[in-house]
Amino acid sequence: MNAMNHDWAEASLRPNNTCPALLRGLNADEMSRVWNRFEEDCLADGEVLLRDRAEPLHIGLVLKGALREDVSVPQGGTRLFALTFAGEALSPLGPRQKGGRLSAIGDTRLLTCDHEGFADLSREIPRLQLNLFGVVQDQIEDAHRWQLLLGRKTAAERVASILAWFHMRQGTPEEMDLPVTRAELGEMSSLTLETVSRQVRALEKVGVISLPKPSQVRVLDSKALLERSCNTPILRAA
Amino acid sequence: MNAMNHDWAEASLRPNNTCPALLRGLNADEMSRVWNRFEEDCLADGEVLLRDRAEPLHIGLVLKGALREDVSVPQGGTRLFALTFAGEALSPLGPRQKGGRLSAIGDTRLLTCDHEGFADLSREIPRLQLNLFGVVQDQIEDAHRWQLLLGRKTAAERVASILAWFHMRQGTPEEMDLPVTRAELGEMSSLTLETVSRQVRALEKVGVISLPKPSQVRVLDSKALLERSCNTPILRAA
DNA sequence: CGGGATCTTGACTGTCCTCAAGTGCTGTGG
DNA sequence: CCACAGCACTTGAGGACAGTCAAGATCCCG
Repeated sequence: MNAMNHDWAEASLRPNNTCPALLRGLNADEMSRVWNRFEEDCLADGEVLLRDRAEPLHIGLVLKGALREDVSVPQGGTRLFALTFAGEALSPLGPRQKGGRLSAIGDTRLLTCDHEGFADLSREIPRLQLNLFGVVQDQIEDAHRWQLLLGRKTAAERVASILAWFHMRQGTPEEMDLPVTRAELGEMSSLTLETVSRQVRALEKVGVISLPKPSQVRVLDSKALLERSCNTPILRAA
Repeated sequence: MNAMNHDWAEASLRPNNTCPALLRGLNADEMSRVWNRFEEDCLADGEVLLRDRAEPLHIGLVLKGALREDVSVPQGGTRLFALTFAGEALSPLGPRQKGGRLSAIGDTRLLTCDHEGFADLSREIPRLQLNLFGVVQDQIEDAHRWQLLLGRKTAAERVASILAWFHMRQGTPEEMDLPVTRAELGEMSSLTLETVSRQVRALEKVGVISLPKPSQVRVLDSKALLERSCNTPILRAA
């Protein structure tokens, strides 16, 4: 029971997920076993999370704040690849080759567990094995969502999609913090920073969002935002 | 030992993979256990493979031929999503929502196993569990490769990439069969069929490939093909 | 040989990138 | 308190690349 009033109760208040998917359906006893096995990391803004390259499977749950993952591109240099918000799990199976770097955005707290620890735990709690598959499956689904976004959406739809997605994943607050620059939004959506800026302002002009500050977004009409994020209705018959 | 001279010995002759990744490192005894548990399906050209929607984890190994996966898009209708060539494994964790349809290209033979069967097997052969993670990890890596292709490559690079990729996965034969139309190549790469056609012809004009028939590609200079498939050397400083 | 599907090629258009010149925030030092 | 430097953001003009539409060539199969 001790586990229940621990820190991630904060995360459980978030509307976007009552409980991290990895721990779904666990009873109090199982939860406290988990609690004993996982260890808690606290990171300041910008601090880098060290993940052992050799370790194939490393579990991480973000309790507070957010993590950014930068991957190195073939030509050298890195680009922003993905964000993990509070309540979400780090991808347990990262890209094997290209080294990803995880760093905190704002003060961030997370639970981590290494491969062996998780293997031990899942022997005691078979449900964990199932939940892990769910997490991986979600990750694959996300990857496909990005493929759809990158391949078949216009600039306006990409920006609306990302804003809507971030908004939902942060628990649809009145006003959300945009934790990345226009340039980084561009890296994720494969647009230039100028195009991102133009599209964000366009959403503001039609009254879907307002921008108290460039990095703070107030979603005025989330329904319209979602509509603008979907694909162009007609694709050629191919 | 019976397993060793069975059908997939054919697949093991292919240069691209000596043994399906899922069965890597298994000894003869383990292999025959696998052999008894998996069942073999034979599909004629165009025939559809039925996969139980409710079944979350379904293992499939393509021995001969190829499978195409079509997913339904939000607006209705389907588009070609991915190909699985001989020697490769079907993605064990498919997209949950959008129903994918698997159909054969040419005469195709594959081994399948349901969830329980695989769970039983992996209790007897712990190595299978590890191999399964490798397969899923490869799948995620592929998804990221597609994201790179869709987001950051020009039309010329996309077409060269896909040709090079198919060529490698088919075992780099002198002459390869392009099992899909220009329109379907376009669906995968998010280009129009006209653009695909133009880029394929451009590769022919500069002597990287030749086209005995539109659906047969002879790779004359695979090094040049690879060079043309990589990203533009310079991306803006962001 | 004919008909339909697939592929090729051309001309034009639109979206997004590029380059360039701004504006607005934020923190720092006089 | 203000000046200013640095950074992120905005806005505009022009151009390149791929999409669209249209016409024709080629392949494939009965």
